[in-house]
Order: sequence, then structure tokens, then C-alpha cells
Amino acid sequence: MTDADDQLPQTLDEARAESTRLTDLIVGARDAYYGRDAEIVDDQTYDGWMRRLEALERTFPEVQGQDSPTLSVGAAQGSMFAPVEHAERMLSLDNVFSTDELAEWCAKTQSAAGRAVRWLLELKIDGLAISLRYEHGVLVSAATRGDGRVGEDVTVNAAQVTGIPSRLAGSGHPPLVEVRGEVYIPVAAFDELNALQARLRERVIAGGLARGGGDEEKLTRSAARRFPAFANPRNAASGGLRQQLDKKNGMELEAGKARLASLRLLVHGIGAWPSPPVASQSEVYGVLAEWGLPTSPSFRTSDDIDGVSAFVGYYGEHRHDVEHEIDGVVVKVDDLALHDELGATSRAPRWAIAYKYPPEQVNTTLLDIVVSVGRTGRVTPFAVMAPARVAGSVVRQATLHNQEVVVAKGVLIGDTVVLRKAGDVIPEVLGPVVELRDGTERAFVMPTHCPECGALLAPAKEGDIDVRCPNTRACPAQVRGRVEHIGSRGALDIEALGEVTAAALTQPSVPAEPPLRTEAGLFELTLDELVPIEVVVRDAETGEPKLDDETGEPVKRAPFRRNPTTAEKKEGLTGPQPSAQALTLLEELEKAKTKELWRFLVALSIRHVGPVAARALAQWFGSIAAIRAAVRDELAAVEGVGGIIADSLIEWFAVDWHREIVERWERAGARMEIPGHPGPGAAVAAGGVLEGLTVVATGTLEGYTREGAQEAIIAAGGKAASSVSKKTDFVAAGPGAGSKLAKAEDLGVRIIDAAQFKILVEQGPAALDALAPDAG
DNA sequence: CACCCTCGAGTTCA
DNA sequence: CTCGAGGGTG
Repeated sequence: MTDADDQLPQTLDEARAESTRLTDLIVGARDAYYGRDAEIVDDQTYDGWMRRLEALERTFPEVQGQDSPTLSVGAAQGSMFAPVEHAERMLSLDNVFSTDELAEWCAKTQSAAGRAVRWLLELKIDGLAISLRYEHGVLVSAATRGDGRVGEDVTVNAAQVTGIPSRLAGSGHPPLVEVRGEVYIPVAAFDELNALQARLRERVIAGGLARGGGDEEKLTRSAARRFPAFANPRNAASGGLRQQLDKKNGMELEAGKARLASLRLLVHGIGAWPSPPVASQSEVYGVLAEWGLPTSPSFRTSDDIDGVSAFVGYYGEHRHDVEHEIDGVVVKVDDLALHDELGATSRAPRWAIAYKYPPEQVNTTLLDIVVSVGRTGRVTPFAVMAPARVAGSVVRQATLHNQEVVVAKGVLIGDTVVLRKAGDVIPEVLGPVVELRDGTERAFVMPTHCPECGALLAPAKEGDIDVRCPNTRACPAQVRGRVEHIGSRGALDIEALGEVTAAALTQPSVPAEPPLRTEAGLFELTLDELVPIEVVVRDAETGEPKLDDETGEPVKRAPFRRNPTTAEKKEGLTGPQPSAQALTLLEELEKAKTKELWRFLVALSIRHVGPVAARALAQWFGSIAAIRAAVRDELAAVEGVGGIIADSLIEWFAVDWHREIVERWERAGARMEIPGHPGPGAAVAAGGVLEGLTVVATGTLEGYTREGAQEAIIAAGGKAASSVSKKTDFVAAGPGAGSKLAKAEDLGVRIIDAAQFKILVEQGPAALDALAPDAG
């Protein structure tokens, strides 16, 4: 007896094995119950299996197939559509998740067949399975899969779908044939559909405001409910086929029609067809095409395993070159006679298998929405999710940007949400799976007070969406964030001053005061101060302090000290010794004192002053003192600095404890000036081979680090921009270049490689042209 | 008033 | 790396 609350498997493979086992049990029991009127298990056991499977799928969303019983049961209940019994059971496919498993399956099937097998290879469309019943060439019903035996009647909508003929072409059609296929929305049409939803939302809001409907937030919420952004093409297709247009009107009708119009069909098989006139599946496709049914243009056949691997490999690389989303490849035995010989299990044929690519989108549970406080005090809500493996890594969190984005995405705490990696890197919550709600979900409410220090949160100025914690000086989150920022690469680049060290230096180290209450004392740290520091170890997932198993006391760690070695003890050293980390930190702080002026400016966390503005200011004024002494107009005269940044600087220097930071850093030996700089307004050292040119570096450029490439551009007198625009003159792209390369191609910006980049920054564009006059 | 650009934030991996 | 927000510039 398996209980839902038992220990869940630790690995994905175990989870997969168990979920397959449970699915077989559940489907078997359900088939027996519905199909043969036989009850093979009691209700309690059946419920137990379902709950266990649900628990598994919550923890390992990737094991949940499109045809999981947890989905079909929920969907079938409360359906407004009439049931339709399939003439031939609509089976699903068994899955494999690696090429090894696939090769194994092929070998096994080959030997079961007892003769040479021709493989039929096709793409597995991420859509909605449908069965079309034609009698004497006339469409009589269209049904979803349902539980495989009985589906939902969606004939009325299906008749409207592009590619579903009401009458088959040609003549001599069999009295009965069931055509199986996949209804989907092309990726491009999906994007348009979401754009339409967004326009309709805006229309609702604008209309409401014009009518004096007042409360914009309420209107936004209602608009998001009426015209939600669709999480993915499959959900949009599923809903599109199952909507009840006759009950809609006005804008909802418009949206519904657009949704229906975006649906497409591709057929990939037959259900009932008593005596097909051909001997292979690929020939079946020929017949279906003659009947006017849309077949996939991308299927292939292969007589050997190498062809199978090549097909899988090719589409692994070219997933996005197809007009629809694909989640894998289907490998079938082509010979129809072998289909009969090999037969089927209770839920899947033995003559076909689905190879699944690692999912780029998965479902997971939104456990909570919590907020974080950044170094500037900005409060950002982010999603806390059940761990989910997506595009090759496990994701637990994703930013939700601000309250409005939370509302616009329409997610509620407790929802099953669709998760992906934007650009294959950044986790992003796309939206909720509304169909899986059970009523226990609740809306996110933005906190009114800072979760770290309790201060009242407020927008920085009227009309801002972002709210901020005003407790700049003492809010632990802000101090920690600023100290960490000082150590970051874009600022003073202090090795050993990262997230963990910043936290250790600023959090109250039991039982004493934190060594740093603000960043002012950073350069005054001594070994004596560092060594005693103890930090409470927190659980990576929950953020709760870890407790010792025996004593129940919080576990502490002392990152800056170690026990003396035996050799040291012999020399009479008994007490704790400073750790390597402590020594590195102090060395690096010492080195940081003579870094470039602009780095200090960035390190001060002045609003709107990032590396670019800081460089311009540093170059113009030559010292922090000169910047501090400047008036608004003098600051705004600097290129790239306007009134707002000027105000921001003046406001910053007007604060006592801000000036104290600068003073104490200087007193500790920080050199906050450019040696030999002639004073404010000095002519910018012009010239250089790249003067007037804007260059963007992206990807890995051999011989340069990311910063090194930017330094090289600036050193040569060029502008190192961070994004590609039509003003960009060159894009230096190495392996791993992403969207910037694509954008450069789009805009026709000249693209160069690492070797050409080296020539460009050392000798200028002319040398590049002399070398390769036909490039670009 | 368009653009284009920078800032700031969260997140993961080599 | 990507996004939203908002500043700067022509």
C-alpha cells in the first residue's frame, strides 16, 4: 500500500519509475471499471494511488505527461461537453528520455519483430490529441482523448479549424474511419494571440476609466481575468477547442473566435479502419493527404538506428525551426502488419515510442510569493516554487518584478504555474494553469512594511509602481546589498567580498554588534575584528536557521578563523588563527584602495550612477572632492549626465552619513582621485583608433575577459555599449553569443570575431578593412 | 516626442 | 542574460 505522505523518491529516475508504475495501476483499474464494468480495486486504494501520483508530480513536474491520469480525470469532471466513445481506443505512447533508452527500445522491438524493421520518424507536436470520425467521407464527430475510451465531443468547434475538412476529398471512402491527429497553435500565431489578449485588456481598462469606473487596480484585475495571457500554446489550443462560443458575446466572442482561428491540425495516425488499402504507416499518410487531410511535412523513414539518432539529433538542434512547438520525436514501426503482431499494452502500442527532449517548459506549484529587498531598497516580489528541472537545471525561484506583473500574469499562490527559462537562462513564470485550480488558491498582497526592518514601504515618488524601503541607512537588507555591491565586478571588484562575506560582516554576529553597521567602516576592518565573527547557518531552501540535531541550538560557522595546526601549536600558538579567507579579504581591501576613481563612484550606490555615468563623471572631474563640490549645472554639463542624475548626486552628498562614508574611506587610505588629473572640465584625452565608434562585445572572446574586452574598447577611445542598436558600429561575437548576435544580424551591423576584435582595438578599423576588404 | 540607452534586479552555470 | 522602468539625447 502506497501512501501519498510516504517519503518521496530522491532522484528523477526513481520518480519516473514510480510514476509509470502508478499510471499503469490507475489506468488499468479505470479501464477495468469503465470498460468491463469490473471493479478490481476499492475506492480507497484507487484514491491512494491518485494522491501519491499527484504528490510525485508536484515534486517532479517533469514526470507528468500530457496524458497523466491526474489531468484527464480532473478535465473530464464537470465537462460541459457530451461524451463520445472512440470506436478504437485512443492509446497514448510510452516515453523514453535518453537516446540510450531509445536505442534499447529499438533493439528490443527489432528482436520482437524477428525481421528487419523500417522506422518511421516524426515530430511529437506539443498540442492536443483529437480523433476525427468520418463515415463515408463525412465528418460525423470530433473528440478529445478523454480517458482514452471516451472523449469529449468538440465537433462544433473542430469543424471551424483550418485543416479539418467536413468532407474528405476524392471518392471511395470507407464506411468508417477514425483519423487521429494533433490540434495545435503555431508559435507565431500564439504570440499574436497573446498580443491580442493584451490589447483587449488595455481596452477594458481604458473603457472602464472613460466610463468613470474608477479604481484602476480593480479594472486591471478584472481585465486580467477576462483576457489572461496564455501560458503556452498547448493550453491555449486546449481551451480554444473546448470553449463555448455560443455563450460568448462582445469582446469575449472576438477573443474566442481569434483563438479558434489560430488552431491548426496535423494528422498522425488512424484509429478504426477495418481494411486499409496499404501496407505501411507512411503510405497511410499518403492516403490521408489525398483525402485532403494535413500531414506533417517533416516525417522520414529509416532502415537503421543511425537514421533514428540523426533525426533525433537534428531536431534537438532545430526545435525552434518548426512552426509549432515540439516536445520530442515519435518513432514508429512503419509496417502495418507488424503493428498487429506486436500489439499493445493496456495504454500504449508496442510498435511506437515517444522520445522526449528535456522540457523547456514545465509545470510546478507556486508555493508562495515573497518579497526581497534590494540594495536600493526596492521591494521585489518573487515566486517560490516546488523545485522543478527545466532546460537542464533545477529552479526554485523566479522574479515577478512588481505587483502589476503579478496581477498581469494572473498567478495565485497555490497555483500550478508554467515555468520556463527565458533565453535558456533566466527562470520565468509564464502564467497559471487555470484548469487545475481547486479554489484554495489565494491572491498575493504586497506587504505594507519592509520584511527585513519593518519600515513603512512607499513609492519613491507619486505614480511609481515600485515601492521602496525608506530605511536606507539601517535596513539590514540594504546595508548587506550595498556591501556586496562594493565587492562586485562592476564596482571595486574585491575578491572574497561576495554574498556570504557581505552577510557575515553586516548581520549581528552573535552576540556582538555587526562589524559593519554601514559600509563606512569597510576599509577599517582588522583581523582582530574578523576572527571572532560567527554566522548562523541557514537552510538554503527555507532560509530558516539550521538547528543542531542534538542541542537544538542554531548551527554557527566562523568563516574568518581556523584552529591552529600542530606545527603552530608547537610554536606556542594556541588560540584560533585567522582563516585564509580573512587574510585574502584584507589583502584585497588593501589593493582596492588604489583602484580607478569610477569604481569608487559606482561602489557608493548613488541612484542612477552606474559604470557608464561614473566613468564620465570621473574623467571630467578627476576626484570625488571635485564632484562633491560641483553644482547642479556643472554636473549636468557632463555628457551622459542630465538634471536627474545631477540632482541624485547632490542629494546623495547632502546626507551626513553619506559624506562620512567618503571621509572614512579616504582616511583609511582609499585614493579617490585620478592622480595627475588637471581638474574639473579637463579635456577628455581624445584620440585613439576607435574614436567615435561604438562596439558591443558578446559571447566568449578568446584572449579577453568580459571586462577586459570593454576596457580594450574604452582604452582605444571607443564606446563600449551594452546593447546592440543601429548606432552600433561593430559587434564582436564569440562562442555563446545570444540575442545580441541575432540582433546585430537583424540590423545589419558588422560582426567580427575575436581575432578581428584584437586587430580592431589595437590598430583600428582601417587595419581590419585592409586585412579583409570583403568582410561585412 | 521618439528613440536609444543605462540602471537595477534576480538567477544560474562554468 | 533578460526584463521593466525610466533617463538622456537628437
